[in-house]
Amino acid sequence: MPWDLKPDRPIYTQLIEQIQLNIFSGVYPLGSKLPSVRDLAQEAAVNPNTMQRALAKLEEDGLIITHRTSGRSITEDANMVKLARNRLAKEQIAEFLEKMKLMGFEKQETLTLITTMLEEMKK
Amino acid sequence: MPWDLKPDRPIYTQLIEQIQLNIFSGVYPLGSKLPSVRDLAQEAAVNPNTMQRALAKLEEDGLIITHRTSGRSITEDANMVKLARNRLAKEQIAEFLEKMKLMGFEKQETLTLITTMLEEMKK
DNA sequence: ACTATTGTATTAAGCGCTTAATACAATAGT
DNA sequence: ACTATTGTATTAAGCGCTTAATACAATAGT
Repeated sequence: MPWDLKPDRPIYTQLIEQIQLNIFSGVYPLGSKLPSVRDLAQEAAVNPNTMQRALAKLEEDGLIITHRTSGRSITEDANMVKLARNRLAKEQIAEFLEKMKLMGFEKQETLTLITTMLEEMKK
Repeated sequence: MPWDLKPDRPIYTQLIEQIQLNIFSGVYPLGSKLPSVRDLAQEAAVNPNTMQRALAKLEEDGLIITHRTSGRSITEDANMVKLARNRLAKEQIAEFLEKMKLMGFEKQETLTLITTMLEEMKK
């Protein structure tokens, strides 16, 4: 798989995003075994610790499971994946609404704005 | 006016937000004169350069006008304020949609999610 | 039993961004 | 004309976060 890493954001967050996508989209099938941190790191041309950091976050989110000395695998729980995806989305949304609030936009106004904005983009 | 500065985010961004709010809400009336950078800085218990940085951004956004040696004032153009407010909102929205896309959420799905989320919060 | 392969903990270097110190430039106001 | 007051430019210190180096711990696999 192609690792697309840009220098404008932390590497580890980009790794998280890309692995997440691969899990959500089924590129990494449920229950499948992941390459070792070192192998993944080499593949992505990245320090093993950096890859480790990304994997740790994914484990925390319940997307992957660590088997101490025999590597990691994707969770087998399809529902877990669905929930995690949903939770991550809600976190982003909450953070976004918070920012808008700081700027003086209440929830309702924000929703209207985003709706009309998407409407405009369709044209 | 009370300056509420927390150590978890850059000071200058917080200054920007708070001054913006004051302009949007009319606490700083259109065309009114602002205290000098130094005075504002002292009021907010902040280094003058930090306040300067915030004011520079607000000027760039067209919200305030600098008169070189006689201080600054709020723009007199009510429409400018309205447009700026709108533009800032759109920037936030675009950034948010971009993040969601990186996480594998298309615009339509994002909109649905945010709508149902707000619906739930009403209860 | 041994060795190669797992993941992990600790620590330090690097880097970019924010903040602050300082000096400068221009002019309003007297 | 002078001086206090404006904004501004430059530069360096500080700080937090990311990344990397290194050593360690556990065990699967032979």
